[in-house]
Amino acid sequence: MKNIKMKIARIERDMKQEDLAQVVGVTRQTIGLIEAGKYNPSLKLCIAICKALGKTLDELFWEETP
Amino acid sequence: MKNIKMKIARIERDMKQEDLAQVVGVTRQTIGLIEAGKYNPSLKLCIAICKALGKTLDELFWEETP
DNA sequence: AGTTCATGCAATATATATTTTACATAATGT
DNA sequence: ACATTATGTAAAATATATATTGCATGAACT
Repeated sequence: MKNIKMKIARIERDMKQEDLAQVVGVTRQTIGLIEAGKYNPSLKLCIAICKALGKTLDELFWEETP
Repeated sequence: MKNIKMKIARIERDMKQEDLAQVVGVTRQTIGLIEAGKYNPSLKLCIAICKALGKTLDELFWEETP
């Protein structure tokens, strides 16, 4: 599923996909694919994204689907 | 780094590494390596582990290292 | 209309997570 | 002493995340 929360957090910080990619040390495509929900990033990358966007794992990557 | 929080959560539930592995659909070795901090699981696997142990991502995988 | 900017989206290549199999060890019970 | 149980660990094989390159598109601007 698409990660809309991550996209919103990025836009709140006025960052392009490419900006975020550069900060966390991956390519623009990787960020785009994660936001599009096309895969399944590593924990390390998730944490790097959270720190770059000033959020926690739960805030960006946790879904309350019982 | 070792994931001691995950190990504690597993033991609180009285599960062996193998039990947890079976619930989340990976091998015992994968669980052991994650607890040992020898790698870097995927987000999907982290979420499966959290749900199996009744915890959230922040509770098991977030480190407050400023 | 043309140009730049941000993003979407493929194909192939590379790095790495995960599996499989197997053996070692420490702890516990008989 | 022996067997069993839970875990650590390692090598090779496989699956998949990520990089790289390149092209397409829609929005905003001149």
